[in-house]
Amino acid sequence: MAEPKIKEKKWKKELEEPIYTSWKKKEPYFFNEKSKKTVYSIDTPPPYVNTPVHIGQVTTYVLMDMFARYKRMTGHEVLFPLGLDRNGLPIEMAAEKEFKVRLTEVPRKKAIEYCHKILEKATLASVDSFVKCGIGFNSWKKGEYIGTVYETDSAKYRSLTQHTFIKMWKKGLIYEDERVNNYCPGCKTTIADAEVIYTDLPGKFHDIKFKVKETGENIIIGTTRPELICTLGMIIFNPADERYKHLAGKTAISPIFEKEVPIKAHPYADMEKGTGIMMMCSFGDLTDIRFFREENLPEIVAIDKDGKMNEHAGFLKGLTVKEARKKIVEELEKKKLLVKQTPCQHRTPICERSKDPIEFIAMPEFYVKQLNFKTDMKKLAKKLNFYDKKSKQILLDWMDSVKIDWPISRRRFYATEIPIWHCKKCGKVVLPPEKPIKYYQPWKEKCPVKCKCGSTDLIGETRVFDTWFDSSITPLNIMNWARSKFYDKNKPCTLRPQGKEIVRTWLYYTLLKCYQLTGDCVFNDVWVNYHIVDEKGKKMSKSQGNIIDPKEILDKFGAEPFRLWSAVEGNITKTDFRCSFDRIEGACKTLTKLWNVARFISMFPNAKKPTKLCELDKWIINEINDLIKTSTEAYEKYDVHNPVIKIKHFLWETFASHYLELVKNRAYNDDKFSKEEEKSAHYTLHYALQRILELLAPVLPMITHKLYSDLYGKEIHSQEFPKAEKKLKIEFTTAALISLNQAIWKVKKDAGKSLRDEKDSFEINKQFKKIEKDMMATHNLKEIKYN
RNA sequence: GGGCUUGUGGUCUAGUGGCUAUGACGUCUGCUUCACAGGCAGGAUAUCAAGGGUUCGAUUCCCUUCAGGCCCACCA
Repeated sequence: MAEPKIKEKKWKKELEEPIYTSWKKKEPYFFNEKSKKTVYSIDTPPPYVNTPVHIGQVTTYVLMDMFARYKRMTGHEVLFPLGLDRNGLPIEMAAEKEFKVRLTEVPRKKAIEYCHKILEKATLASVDSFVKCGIGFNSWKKGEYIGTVYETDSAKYRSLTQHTFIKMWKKGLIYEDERVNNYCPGCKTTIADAEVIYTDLPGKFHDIKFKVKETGENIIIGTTRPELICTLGMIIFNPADERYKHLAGKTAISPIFEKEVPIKAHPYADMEKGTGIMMMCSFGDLTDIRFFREENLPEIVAIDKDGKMNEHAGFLKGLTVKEARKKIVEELEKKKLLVKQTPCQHRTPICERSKDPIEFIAMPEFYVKQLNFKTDMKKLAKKLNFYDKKSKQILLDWMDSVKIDWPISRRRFYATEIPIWHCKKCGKVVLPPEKPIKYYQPWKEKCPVKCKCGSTDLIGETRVFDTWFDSSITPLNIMNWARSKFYDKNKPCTLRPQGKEIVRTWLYYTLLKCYQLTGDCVFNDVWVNYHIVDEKGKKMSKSQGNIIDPKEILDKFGAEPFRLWSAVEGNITKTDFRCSFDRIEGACKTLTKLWNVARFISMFPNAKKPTKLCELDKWIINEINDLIKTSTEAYEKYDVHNPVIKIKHFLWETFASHYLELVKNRAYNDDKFSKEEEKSAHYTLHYALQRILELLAPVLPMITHKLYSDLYGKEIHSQEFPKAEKKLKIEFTTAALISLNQAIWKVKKDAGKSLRDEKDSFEINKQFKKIEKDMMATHNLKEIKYN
């Protein structure tokens, strides 16, 4: 009997290491800019480096790798770079925690040094997980070429961000304005709406006495923000509210501050809430801002940018918002102006990053115009192909809810500097030249040009950009926009893969900014993924402590079972899926099955195609071609789930259980079959195996690489993805064959016999006449009768 | 408050206006030295969330309710 060429009985995770280390070293997927092939580009999300990637993120990169590998096999030059996001607040916060400093209280140079120290340690952990997962990024090294690793805080990346700012400024898309905006006292910076989240915080509802000047009567007004009484602008009640109708046009006097303000009927007041009559102050929230603008009331800003009350707050001056609230409540109590306090849950806007309650403070900031781009943006959204289609709605909904322009300046340190200087003499803004594309640090550098007024007495800008202003140009960066002709030749970027939670930030801002810069849609396809949740279906989060580290899975099972699991488990563009160690372990079984099928086939020579194929062999070839067809259609739609399920099912239920069982005797051939028949078996076995491996190569790059190179001496990842061939004519159907085998097995089983035991005769349908010899040998039948 | 979405054997899932509702894990019985015990064969387990409607026929379409998830807005 022939010896199998493959010796080991199963695929082991130890076999992965030499494969991924050689990929890391040799970079076989390096992007060839000179290639004649069509470029397929993937704008991979640069992971944030200060925390190691968790299993959910890794899963999405693994899926992206499958798309990239499929596209490579279908003749594309695939741009699949690794980026690392290293800008912004999380790094600063990590530095503050680690070194126990407030970066706002140390010199800027020092603050940046602290951040660099954090970054030194940060980068490697995540990259290592990517390598071990067999992800075929173009490169693992930083460099000048297209496809090399990029970092968002490098001079190269930052200079491009600054270049986009200069261009947009010149197009009149950016302006500076002092207006009330979300301000985070913790981060000490203005933030965009997209960075605001809401949470329920315990608060108190205070019922406070106000006096009506004309009548001398008291009115009771409820508020959660008594410290803002000093900014009172107006008292309002609902026009339909009979209780207060007589007050319209009268004047209210605020407690303590004794300020006189008009009382008006206004639909904004809700009769059901509180006492039905409310005070309008500047600014408790964004609706207050709108109200003051609409009513043309003078805004009084009582909270300063350090989160403390200012001179407008009188005796509260210098206190923080919290302290001021406490103090004024005490004061109101003393003066018997506080009727009662009721505890309540107050839904409070907080900063997404520092979790501090947002205040509304007017500061001069830079804005990118977005309100007048709404129509254009909706058109872009329509042009994009979304996978899954429903994801488009997330983007459209967000576009609808955009109400103010995009504030892009931040008062922080570890981010891209806004490349401008201010002229001391004429007060105008001075920009550096558009070209060359260069990285500027105005807070410590001299301006390279003079002001138009001739002055060289310029002050460098100290503010920096919102990180989304950086990350919204990743597709331009990876495609070398503005630096070479590559972008124009190969635009747009083919695919943007990303999580659904950043549709309103990363996707939206990228589309907006790239449209403003290039006048076009920057992507063809958008693939939006849901999340990996823990075993109980709960979202993974640091605070819950249920984060699964990919290392744990890689150490336990290796990458291939994990990769197979991530394809088999579900369609992540439609639903979350649960991370279960049992299921990942279950995927190992399929690898063993594949391995052993290959091991079995490796006993036989890879024969040339015979002139005449046996009927049974024609059948399995047809089955495989069906599989090729359906797999290709699905892979084209970024669907790896359905094809892998089908391939797995085919491998197990059709190929191994039925075809291999039936062909076995002919392949061994101890003289019952002709040489020609034997060759047909050998040829078909290898044909089938090669196609199965090729179909699985995008999903399982390492096991398929190993088997393919060991058996056929070729690199599977540079093979062409199989194309479906014309169907061969056969006389029986798959379903009939499977039920026939099952029937024979059942008869033997019911008779208490082994499946290999001899059986005298069996009556079968005549469609199977042509596979008679295979049937008799497999089932050990002495005779077949046909009906 | 507005919108979206989900509910299928013990668990997790596929799917469809019409044959006996898919598969996996688990479970039970038997087999198995010749690719694979991480294997093979065969069982059992589901009022397809509840109620109503459209229909000859609904798990699928519509409405209501219940339970979960997500997003947005917002509460003086």
